[in-house]
Amino acid sequence: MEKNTLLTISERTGYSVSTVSRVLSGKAQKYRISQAAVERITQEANQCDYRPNLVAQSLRTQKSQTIGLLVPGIENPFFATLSAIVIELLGARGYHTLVADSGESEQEELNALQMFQSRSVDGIICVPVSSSPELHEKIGRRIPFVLLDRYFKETTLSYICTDNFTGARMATEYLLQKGYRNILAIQGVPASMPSQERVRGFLSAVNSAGARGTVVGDAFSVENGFREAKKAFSRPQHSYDAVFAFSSTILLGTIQALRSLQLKPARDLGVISFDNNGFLDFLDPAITRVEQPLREAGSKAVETLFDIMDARRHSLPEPAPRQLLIQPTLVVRDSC
Amino acid sequence: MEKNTLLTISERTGYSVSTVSRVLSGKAQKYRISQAAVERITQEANQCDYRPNLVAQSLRTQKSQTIGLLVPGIENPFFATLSAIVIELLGARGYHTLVADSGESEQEELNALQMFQSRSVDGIICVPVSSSPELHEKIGRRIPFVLLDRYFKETTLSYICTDNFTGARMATEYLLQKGYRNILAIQGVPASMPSQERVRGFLSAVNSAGARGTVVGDAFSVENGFREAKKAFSRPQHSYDAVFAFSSTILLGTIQALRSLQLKPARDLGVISFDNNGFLDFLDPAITRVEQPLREAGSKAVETLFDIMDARRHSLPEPAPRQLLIQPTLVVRDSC
DNA sequence: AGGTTGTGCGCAATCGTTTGCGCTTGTTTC
DNA sequence: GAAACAAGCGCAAACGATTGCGCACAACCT
Repeated sequence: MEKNTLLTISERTGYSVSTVSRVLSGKAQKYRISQAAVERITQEANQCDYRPNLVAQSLRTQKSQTIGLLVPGIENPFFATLSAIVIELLGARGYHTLVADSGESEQEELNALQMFQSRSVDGIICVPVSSSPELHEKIGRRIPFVLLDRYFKETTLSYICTDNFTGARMATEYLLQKGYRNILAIQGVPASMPSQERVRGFLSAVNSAGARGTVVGDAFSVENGFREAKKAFSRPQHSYDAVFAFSSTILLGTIQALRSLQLKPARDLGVISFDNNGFLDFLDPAITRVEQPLREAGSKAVETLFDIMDARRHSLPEPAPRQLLIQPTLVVRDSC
Repeated sequence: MEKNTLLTISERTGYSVSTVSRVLSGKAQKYRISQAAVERITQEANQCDYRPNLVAQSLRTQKSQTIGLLVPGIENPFFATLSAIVIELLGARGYHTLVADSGESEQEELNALQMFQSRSVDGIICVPVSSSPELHEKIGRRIPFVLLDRYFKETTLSYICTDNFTGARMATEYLLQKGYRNILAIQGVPASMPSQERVRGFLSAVNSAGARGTVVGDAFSVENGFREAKKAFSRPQHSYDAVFAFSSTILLGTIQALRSLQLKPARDLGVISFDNNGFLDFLDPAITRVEQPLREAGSKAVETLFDIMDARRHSLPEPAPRQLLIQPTLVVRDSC
């Protein structure tokens, strides 16, 4: 009920608010506060269980011990996992995470980033959905900013992403090497960099092998996977001999569709996926896929962000933007 | 570079900070601000793209448009999914989410809850780890508070949880009915209400059927599932004919262990799981399980929280605590 | 003319911290 | 005995918003 602020402690101890503040924020040394004062004040603070008001602290210091995390769809297991990893890593460094969801909308992304600003977050980790980095770079000038999972072609911002081109190429080449010649790729959000790069990698491999490749789909969702697979494999005269699902959600939808058509991976056609859900090993057959090292990406992103934050804190020269394409790995199982 | 605050707008328009504030927070009517003033001020605000400083706003109003979400382990897919759902639902209501992770530690839980307080969150959704509700109730008096997934036996707080007792009973009875007589249950964190209730339900069913039931394990993790299953089924003289995994993480570990021992669900023993990961349908065999309606729980929790918030906002009498045990459903597949 | 009512706006306190600067004392130095 | 310095602490101005109260003026009524 009764409030505990610097003021009340100040009144109860007879010391000024300034002194109380300095003692309780551990600056007693620096300001040469007497031992007596330190003791009296800490005692009182302990007794009344004083906790600084973080809002007031943020207002005054323009810091908040909080990082803003912006993803385009937290309901997607991929981003849920990625978020979980980032939240965990930030927590380990004593930072809290404010999570926002842009829902693949540029407008929402704008809102969220502005919200982050006006809350004085100390840094931002963002899976961008916009087509141009201007806004991000502008904000990045004031607030340490790292792009994750998606990036911009030309930008001064740091980013940590999977090398989706190479990954898709690897997957496709593996299919080709296994003898599949007419591959259906089901992609995610076409405007997103990962999908585009995967399409590029896919087509590049298919073309240089003189095979046939088709790209369909428009979302990183189970439904999209189901719909597109169903549509493609329902047509009697289709001639696909393999499917490349661009995410594990798409894969699940695809498998559902195949089942409903009595088709089985490996037996009736080749199936390969892009993504890193451990449970792919538990499917029957286990799914061959290109795995993204999600934890590594999250961890590098957090690390990069803190490097920038540290540099700014000590007004050192900004480290050169770290622009990383993490190599995914082909995990061979039994689906093709 | 140039700041935009009420003060700067005030200077540029010639109106006082008060007037600018009232116009920009939509209270022009209420305070009878002239049309001229409203126009001049909104124009200036638009032009300089003014955004209120949410930190200052929070400090003044004690509101933050933010809900604190506390879970005991965001890296666990169950909580990752639950968090994602809650974050999404809160977002839809215009609220942001501050996520904290207690890591199953009471101390961390305490910290997080205090942090929430001192940040003036407008409400808290919490998966508790403490054994007693005192702290939670105390905070609940100041801040709308809802428990999710775990609850306390005697509490005045609202909670939304799965009926774990009934769920476990259902699962076990199904196994018994299928003829299994010696069941190994691998549980999660033993101190947690869900695990305890599931153990109760399990033993209750086993005992009243005169069958044998054993409980082992101590974490909601893949590793725990692997370790316990491996240990149990490695012993040549073991006589278990079925496994009940208390979560899908535990299940995955169990399956790994079984595989390593050349054992297969359904063929060699019965397997049943507690949890709601859609991908259980994609395993071979598909896993029979008790499903918790996660989205429903999240949604009810959010709804309940907002009911409390609304009541307090209008200083209506607090609604009676809503204490809900959601019924899980048995989803029969092919693993037993 | 004097009183009432209404309109449009500003003053200043408040939320709880942080921090630059400077004011007292007391001690040392030459 | 004056100057110089250190030790220990407080004043007051920020940070940027909100809001109760009241002031000034015009319009209206009797």
